Amino acid sequence: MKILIVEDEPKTGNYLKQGFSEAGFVTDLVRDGADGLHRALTDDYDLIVLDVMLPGLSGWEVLEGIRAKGRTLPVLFLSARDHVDDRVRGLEAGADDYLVKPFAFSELLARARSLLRRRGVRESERLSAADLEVDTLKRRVTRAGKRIDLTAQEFTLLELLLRRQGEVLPRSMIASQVWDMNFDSDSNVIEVAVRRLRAKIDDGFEPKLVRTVRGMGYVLEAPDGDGAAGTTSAH
Amino acid sequence: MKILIVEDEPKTGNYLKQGFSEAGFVTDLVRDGADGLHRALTDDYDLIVLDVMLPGLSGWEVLEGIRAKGRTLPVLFLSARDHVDDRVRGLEAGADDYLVKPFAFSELLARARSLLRRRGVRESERLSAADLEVDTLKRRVTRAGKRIDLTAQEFTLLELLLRRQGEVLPRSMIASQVWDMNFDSDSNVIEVAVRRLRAKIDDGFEPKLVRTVRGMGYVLEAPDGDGAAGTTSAH
DNA sequence: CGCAAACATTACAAATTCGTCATGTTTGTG
DNA sequence: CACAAACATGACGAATTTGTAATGTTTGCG
Repeated sequence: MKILIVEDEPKTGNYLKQGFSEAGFVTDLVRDGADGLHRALTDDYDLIVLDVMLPGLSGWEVLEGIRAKGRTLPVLFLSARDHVDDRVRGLEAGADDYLVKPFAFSELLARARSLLRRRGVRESERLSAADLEVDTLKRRVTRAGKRIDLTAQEFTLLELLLRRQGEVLPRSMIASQVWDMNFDSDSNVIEVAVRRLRAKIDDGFEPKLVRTVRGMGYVLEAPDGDGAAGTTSAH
Repeated sequence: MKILIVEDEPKTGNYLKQGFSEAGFVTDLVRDGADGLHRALTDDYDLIVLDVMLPGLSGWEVLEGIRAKGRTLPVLFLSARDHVDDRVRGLEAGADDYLVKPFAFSELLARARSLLRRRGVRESERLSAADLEVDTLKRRVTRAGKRIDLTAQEFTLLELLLRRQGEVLPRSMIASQVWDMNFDSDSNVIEVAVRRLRAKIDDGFEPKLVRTVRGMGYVLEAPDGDGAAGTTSAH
């Protein structure tokens, strides 16, 4: 998740860089157009945040250079001016979005995320409980550092339990989320599915994470005692 | 994707309601605490946006009422005051986030989305090209209104093509995205996968969406001519 | 046109997935 | 403690999925 920021004003540049860094992105900051164009063509970025007013090459020229090479990566234009002409010119030149200064950083972040999402560049999200770790984007699961392969169904169930960790999930709820059906009680699909999940993520490990609450449903929880459990972090 | 807004000041309330509506959420707006608590317990919301200062029951009391019933749905507090005490009290009472007025709506929207995401309540996203429609959350595909079932592999491939529609995707890129491997050229897995996808989404339909670009790769595109193609919209 | 490379298509089979069923174990209540 | 409900477990098998390979078709170039 890498972003190139092209902004000559140091104050603004650092503000943007810090903001994106805090939001979990890797950023590079360059101060002039020529440099920006070069980096855009050389390195592999997921998004470029490009100021219009730049020394040397203007933002438009940088954009043209990028598009001329057939690169389709999303470009978000920043402009101090509020002329409709600028906006139109920017979008016609191939920018994907356009933001007028001044703006709230959260606004920029939201638009950046929107552009990334549109291209399917999802931020990977990490769910965990005790020593179980799940990367929801890569669909990769590890327990105690050991890689575990789950089927689609098992993954769906685990993700559900993990997102609601500490909550007891009734069968009816699990059924509707994992099977998209309305609880067919005279079947033990859920028990079997839970069994299969346990076989992979709990059998042979301690502590056991999937707990049965008789008459209620199932919970995933890391036992109390030791500190940090179940944090979620963008990455 | 349903949000309950509890806000007594009509101006602010309508502003919030409109903002969330435009962002694709279904909203209910109520003007006092008692009403808010009742709706929160009766209806099935994904999120509650709750003002602290309310006639009748205060925001805290509403929150306590919700938690007392064991409901865990995310609550986002809004407060005109900037006292640290308020923030702490809100979070201790079980609020999931806290925002001080005045704020940019985009900031609120970002936080709301973050809370929803944390609970796995994803917004369904709709990708389309011509009369092909894909709901990425429900993994549901239709062409000309007819439901189509895809396998995991087929869906991954289609989603990739759709997110980059109009772009020619080289085999190496498809391989890395769909198989997580580095292009094993002496295999025709990709051709076969494309064949299988075409069989389901193109065979028997017009126009053909998946086009081969000899020596380059594959593109998904709706032919020119008729207007709106390939829009993406949150839902 | 003829030929080779690139791609399409079909068939086959190994592997996986997942629901059902049959049977074993646990748990709480009277 | 006995008994029934709730849950766990293991085995079976139908259906699906997906890579490989064998064969057919298209395309562009000389």
